[in-house]
Amino acid sequence: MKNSTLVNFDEAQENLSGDLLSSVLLPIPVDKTYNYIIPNNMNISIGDTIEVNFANRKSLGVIWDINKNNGSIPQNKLKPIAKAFDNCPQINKTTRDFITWVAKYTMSPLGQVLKMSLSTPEAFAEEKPIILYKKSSKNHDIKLSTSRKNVLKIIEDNKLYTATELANKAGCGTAVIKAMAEKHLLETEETSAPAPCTNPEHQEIELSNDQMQAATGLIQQINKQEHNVTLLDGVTGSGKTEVYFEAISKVLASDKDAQILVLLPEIALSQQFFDRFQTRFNEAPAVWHSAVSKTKKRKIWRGVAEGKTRVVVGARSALFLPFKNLKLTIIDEEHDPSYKQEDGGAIYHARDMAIVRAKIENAPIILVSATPALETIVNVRQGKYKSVILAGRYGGASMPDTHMINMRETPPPTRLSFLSSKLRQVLTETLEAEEQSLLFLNRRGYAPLTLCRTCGHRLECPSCTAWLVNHRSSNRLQCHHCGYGMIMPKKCPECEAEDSLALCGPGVERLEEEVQSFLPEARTLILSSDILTSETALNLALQKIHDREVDIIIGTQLVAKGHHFPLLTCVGIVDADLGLGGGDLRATERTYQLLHQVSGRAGREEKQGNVYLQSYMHDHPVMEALLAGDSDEFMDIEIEGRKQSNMPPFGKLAGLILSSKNERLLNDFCSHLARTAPRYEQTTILGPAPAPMAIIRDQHRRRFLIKTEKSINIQKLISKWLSLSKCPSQIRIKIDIDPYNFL
DNA sequence: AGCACGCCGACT
DNA sequence: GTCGGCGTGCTC
Repeated sequence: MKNSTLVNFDEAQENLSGDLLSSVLLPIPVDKTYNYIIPNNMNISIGDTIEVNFANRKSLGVIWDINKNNGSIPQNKLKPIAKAFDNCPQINKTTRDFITWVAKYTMSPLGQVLKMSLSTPEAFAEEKPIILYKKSSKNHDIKLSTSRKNVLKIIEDNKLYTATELANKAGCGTAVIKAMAEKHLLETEETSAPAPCTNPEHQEIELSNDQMQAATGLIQQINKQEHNVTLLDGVTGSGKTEVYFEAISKVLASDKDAQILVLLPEIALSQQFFDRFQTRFNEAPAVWHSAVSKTKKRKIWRGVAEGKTRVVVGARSALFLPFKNLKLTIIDEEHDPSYKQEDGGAIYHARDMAIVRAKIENAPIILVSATPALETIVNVRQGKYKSVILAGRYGGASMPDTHMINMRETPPPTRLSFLSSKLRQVLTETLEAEEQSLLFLNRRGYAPLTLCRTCGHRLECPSCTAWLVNHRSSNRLQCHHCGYGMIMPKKCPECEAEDSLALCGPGVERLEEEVQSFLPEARTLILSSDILTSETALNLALQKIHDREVDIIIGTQLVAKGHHFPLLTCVGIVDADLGLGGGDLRATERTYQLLHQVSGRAGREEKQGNVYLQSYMHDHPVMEALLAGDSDEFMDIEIEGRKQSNMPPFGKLAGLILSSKNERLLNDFCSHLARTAPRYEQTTILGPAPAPMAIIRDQHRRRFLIKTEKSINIQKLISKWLSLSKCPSQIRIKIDIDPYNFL
């Protein structure tokens, strides 16, 4: 049954004493494999997922290699493989190669990366026992428990049985048992995923000429039947999704075994997207993200490994699924910074790793964005990526007009207001015209800073280097980094002065208050992650907006991500300069992308949209680019700047973050590292500097920045450097290749 | 990752 | 005198 990478060497025949050894990789943060004896009667191939006893407990593992026992490990330490799974899908060669590559590149232990692929151990569990469901009083099914008393009375027994066991007992097929279970409100567990019958021809949506042309461009690339990278570049509202649906459709239709992966930023995994997919293909895609239930993950994982699941739409972790035959990858919103993050211990950029995976699979990949990342633009200009441009907006909508409100000339009416009279005026006019407005401010809560007017004390988090954010709705001060919170105090905790605490600066809650002060009749709604804590709450809010029950939306960056607001005609960006400070390498680029995305919310249907930027830096290149609706010149400047300073993508960059509760030890070790830092001409090592958040959860943090020429193997350089000294166990070192946040 | 082993503070 | 805190180290 197994497609055999099996040990076919002659030794296998002679080796009846069981001293063929398998190198087993375990999903633990360790950079080596462990050797296990292959029992004589066990048919094992490289890539098989097996169970072993490891440190007195069971663990999943993957056969990474098979060799002859050369006696290097004492015989008394060796244990046999405990179990091979029947019909268990393999971690195939390309997935294994990918895991190895990612581990090497990110400098993470191999087992740690494997863990991301084996993220759902449930996939290997035995067939689940049948669980009884009982009608509750509210007339819907509730799960009672798997406890014995709730189990099948049909067989007059008190034991939990799998469908197979029951079938054997009753002398019938499992189908009969499952049907009985169904009838008696019992749940059965499918052993493998059903093959989804995604239909590429289900409902071909009529595309505009522009869309058709773009789709043709993508399909040309796919037809080359080899690895290539294509950027689908189109403004917000141009219908990019429908265009890449064409590409998906094409691949599904031309290859019945092809699998497709669509990556979205976690936040964009909305019902809206699945509805569109459903409409187009008459079938929901397999959805993969952190909140998906274990049962569903199990089905998807197995379906993906067996090649039965054809389309997966997921967050970054979906990239590590064991695809059997990945023929096309799509990265939507490829510029989104949330693709670069830490999960399962490894720090990686999902877009970049997806490109690597596509290369290993020898398959095409499509990057989609209205505001492509600088790196992507450089790759297009250098001819490494092809680009397909989708020009106009869909359905006759035009781009919004963008206006600058120079805050130096027209400051807000009072010191406690944050909206200029111009912005107040357009909000009023929009309300009178019965149209919707959006105020964008990327700051949660009521006020980002609370300070004492008497002694000047600032209320900071006790465990982090961060201000406590005032939340008016809950009358609390909250740390947005560690979750620490306290009731808003009456007097200053430092000097005990009464009524002396001043709230400084605006958050979305404070903006709402200001809007209500001059437009009391306006119906406002805050779109912010700490108010809309669940998917349901978010959908409810979006529905209200859609149903015209809201006049003015006040939102954080939650609003920038792909939601349709068809009635919106006016967007006010309250603090366009926020994010430009700090000197972060990507700060300007990211500000441009974010503001452009937010602007794109305006005027999506027939109505002309208007965007107002409140800024104290009206002549900043970012503002000029936004005003002109053209990023080329701004990107030219940014790219030139990166080139001059040898920053990515023209040079390489890595971050080293050291953290410890013991500050003195940390400082000493950092000084030591600085002294032993390699001194090459093509390499600059900066640091140690306090990391962006110098203290998080009582952990002190320091950071080094390593900058090299492109030709240097930066991973090798770092491991050589670190191998020179033993890191005290109280200090943790994290390596961040291609860091996004620093300074 | 988990889990056992090992060395210093408050207790039946 | 012990119970138990979690820092350290190992798992084929």
